[in-house]
Parts: sequence; structure tokens; C-alpha cells
Amino acid sequence: MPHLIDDAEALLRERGFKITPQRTLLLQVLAGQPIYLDADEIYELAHAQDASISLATVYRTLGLYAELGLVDHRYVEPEHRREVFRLSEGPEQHYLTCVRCGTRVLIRTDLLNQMANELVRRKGVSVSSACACFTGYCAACTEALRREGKLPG
Amino acid sequence: MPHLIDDAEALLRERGFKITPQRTLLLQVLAGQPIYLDADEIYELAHAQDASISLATVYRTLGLYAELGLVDHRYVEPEHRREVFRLSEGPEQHYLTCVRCGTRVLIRTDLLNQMANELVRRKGVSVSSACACFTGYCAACTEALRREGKLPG
DNA sequence: ATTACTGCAAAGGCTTTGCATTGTA
DNA sequence: TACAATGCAAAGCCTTTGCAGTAAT
Repeated sequence: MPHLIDDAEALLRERGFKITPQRTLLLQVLAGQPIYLDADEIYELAHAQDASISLATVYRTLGLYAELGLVDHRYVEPEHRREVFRLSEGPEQHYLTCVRCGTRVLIRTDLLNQMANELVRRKGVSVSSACACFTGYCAACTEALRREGKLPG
Repeated sequence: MPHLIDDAEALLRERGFKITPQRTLLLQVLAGQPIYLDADEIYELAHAQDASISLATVYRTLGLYAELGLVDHRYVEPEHRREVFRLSEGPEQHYLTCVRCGTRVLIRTDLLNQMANELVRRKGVSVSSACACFTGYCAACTEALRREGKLPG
């Protein structure tokens, strides 16, 4: 997605920020990812291409991009410990995270939107962000655990 | 709620755990709270009644109570930093947290359950917990901001 | 030439854990 | 008496920050 990266860099310039190899690299890394990644995963991917990049720069850059609206950042893990990031294009994504293998299973979000809409209609609130976090086992782990008799069904 | 505390202590005994002054005190503290509190708030309330209780014991006890199903623990604040706890009586509660005044607006959870059921049916996963976190403005703040022209509508 | 950005390492905030001691059963 | 529970302090985990050096404009 060179277009997206160009746009992002144009925005950086426009706001008086500098274009550095690290910032470009992080845009490239993020552009290749369909799902949310945590800071460390992003760092590993970037580090594989440029061993000199530091985790601190990853955090600072992600923070900057979040402020500029270039990335979404959320807590989707079951424990809600690690923050996760992705480029903020396309529809919001929500997951079930498997506590056994870490797989993230995409969730249809129309019902979540329906919840938000209903909330607005019935309570008069305004909703700026909605997040559904499910914890459990992915299909493969569910089946494996059933075979081991560790899960009913 | 002495009834609740008795029940909780009966459960502790039944599972082979010991009844200690700290555990009883924490049940008393929690029983007086209608909303989620973080560990430090719970510690402060307990500490006011027994200066010898430690934060480590608060964490350990809350963890134990969570395992026993006596308390719910979640991240409901917008920043998701601090974990919060409350006695788990009554149905699960989910909120929209107002970023302006902190008010928590209760959310109907039937759609959340529907999401979970659909996920199980369509993807073969198993869901152990579901959590919806909405961020936005409560009705009062929404209206106030509209009057100030700071919110469309 | 400026001044923002970076890497490093240290610090911060919340939570967990090791260990010797205390206290329940 | 036996062993779980506690308090203390240290460590852990993720994230942020201070600082001196580096690099973009």
C-alpha cells in the first residue's frame, strides 16, 4: 500500500514532523498486517528489517500515529494487558482470543453496532468507540480439549 | 449484607480455604460497594478499618474470590489500565463509561449474548467470557456538549 | 545550523511472587 | 502440629521518559 504510506508521510510533513527511516518502516510493517498487533510484535517485524530500531521508538511512533489518527489502538487480549495497534482504515475489527493458542478469531460486528445504536437511541448517550472482547477457545482448541474430555460437548 | 458474607465464608470453608480476618474484611468492604473498584481503592477502604492489611493480600484475596466466582473482575475504564472488581451477584454488567464525567451507563447484554452464541454456532469456538466496553458521553454530557456546539446533532 | 528524533537504559505504574513469619483449623 | 495465609520487599510486565548523540530539514 504505497498510496497509504505516501498519504501518511504527507500528513507528517504537513504537521511539521520529520520523515525518518523508522517512521517509514513502521508504516510499511503496519500496512502489511490485516489484524491488530501488540507493540512487541510490531517491534519484532520492524527489527527483522532494520536491526537498529528500538522498542522505545516503536512506542513513540505508534503513539504519534494514534494521535494523528493513522492507527487504531485498543486492548483486545483477554487480560487486556497489552495494547494492540493497526492502521486505521477499513472497518473496526473485534476478536475472540484463544487462551490456549493465542489465535484471534474475527467476530462479525453488526451486532456490536446494533448494541451501540440501541444504546444511543434508548439512553441518549453518544458512543465514540465500541469494543467487544471475547475470551475462550478457538475451534481447533475447542475440539482438541473435547477429545481430551476437558471441555463438555 | 451479612447473608452474602456468610455464604462466601461457607464456600471458602467448603473448598478448604481458611477464614481470616483479612478475607472477612474484604468481603465486608466489597459488600458495601455498588460499583467496580480498583485494587487500590479496595485496599484503602480495607486499610482504614485494619491498618495491618497489605496490598499483596488484597490482590491475592481478590484473585481467589474471582476464581471462586465471588467477584467479577474486569477492565471497564477507557484506558483499561487498572483492573476493577466487585462482588458478582446479579447479572453481568456492562457499561458505557463517560469520558467527560466518569458516569457509567448500564448496557443491555442480550445482544452481547447473542453475539457470543452466534460466534459459537458459526465458528465452532467456545466462549468463556464476553465483555463489551463502550466509550463515549453519557446523556447529560452529550446534551451539554451539543449545547456548547462541541458535538454534532 | 536547528531542532526533532533516536537508542539506550533507567524509571513508572500496576500486579505478582519468594520467603520467613503468623495464625487458622 | 501442620500447613495455608500474611506482610514485606523484590521482581515482573508493559510502557514511558531523561539524556546525550544523531540525523532530517
